[in-house]
Amino acid sequence: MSANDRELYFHDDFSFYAERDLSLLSGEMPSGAAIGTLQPLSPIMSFDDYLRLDAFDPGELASPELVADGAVNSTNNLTPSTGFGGGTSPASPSSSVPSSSTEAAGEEDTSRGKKDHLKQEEEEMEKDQKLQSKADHDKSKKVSKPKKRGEKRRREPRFAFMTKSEVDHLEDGYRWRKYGQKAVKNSPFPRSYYRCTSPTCLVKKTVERSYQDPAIVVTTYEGKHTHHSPAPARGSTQSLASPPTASTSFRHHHHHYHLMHQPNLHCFLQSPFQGFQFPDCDLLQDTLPSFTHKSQP
DNA sequence: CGTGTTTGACCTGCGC
DNA sequence: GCGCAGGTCAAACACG
Repeated sequence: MSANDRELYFHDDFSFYAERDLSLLSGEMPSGAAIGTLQPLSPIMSFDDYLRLDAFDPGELASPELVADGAVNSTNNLTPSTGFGGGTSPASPSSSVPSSSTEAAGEEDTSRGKKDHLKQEEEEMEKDQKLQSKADHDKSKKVSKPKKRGEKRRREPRFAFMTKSEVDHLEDGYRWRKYGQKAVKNSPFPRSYYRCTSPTCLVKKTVERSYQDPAIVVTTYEGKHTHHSPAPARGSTQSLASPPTASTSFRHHHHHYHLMHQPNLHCFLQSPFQGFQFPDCDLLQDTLPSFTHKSQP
C-alpha cells in the first residue's frame, strides 16, 4: 500500500480522508489539485470540531503518524455520550506539527507539502482581503484583484470524507448554498461547490462522486464555521437547542440509502457529526474502533 | 418575494 | 506565454 493510505480512515461505507491525497478517488490526481491541502484528521476530533472555529486549531492536528498510531488508543476513550472526541484536544502533546500537516506528511512529498503550505497561507490571506474588499466596495466583482501582486493565496484547512450514498448533497446540519458546479478531469461526475449560507461564515465544501465507485460521495470541507448553530432555515428561528432536521435528514437518508448494507452505519456517521443526535447509537462503542483505524499500513 | 439552483463566463494557479 | 483545470461569480431561472 502506498504512503497515502496511512492517512485514510476507511470504513466500507464511510471514510475520512485525513490528509492530502484523494488520488484514490479519481485515479491520478493532477499535481495542481487543490485537494493537496487537506489536513490530517485527528481520530479524536469530532466532525463538528473541524467545522467550528473555536474548537479547531490546525496546528493541533495530529500528524499522520500519530493518527495512525494513536487511533487505537484514542478510540478506547470514546463513549456514545461524549461523541467522537467531544471536542477535546486531539492526539498527544508530542504532535509537533507546527502549522501545516503537509510538512508531516512524509519526505516523499516534501516539495508538494511545502507548496501546499504556501498555498494555504496565501489563500487565507487572500480570503481576508477578499472579505475586506468586498465589504468596502462590492462592485469590484470578480474582475478585481483582491490580492496584491506577489502575495499568494491561502487556503483554509480542508478535510474530506467519503459516504456511500445515492444523494450527492448530504445533510450535515448546516445550510449550504450551491454556487458552482464543474466537470472534473478524470471523472464523469461533476463537482459541486457549496458555501455556508450564514453571512459571516466562510466555510465551503465541495461534493463529488468517486469515479471509481459512483456510489461513494466525497465531501470536502474547507474552513471553519463561525457559528455554533446551523444557519436557520428560512422563515424559521431555529436555535442550537432545537437544531434543524439534521439528524432527521441524516437518518432519513441513511434509512433510504445507507442502511441497505450497514444497519448501523448511522452510528459511524454520528461520530464525526458529533453535534447531532442519533437516538439509536448504542452500538457506537462497538463500531467506533473499526471506524477509526481501518487504515492500511 | 425570498431563497436556492443552474450555468456559462471569467479568474487563478500551475505545468510545460 | 500558452493551455489546461480548478475555482468563483452572477444573471437567469425555479420553487415554495
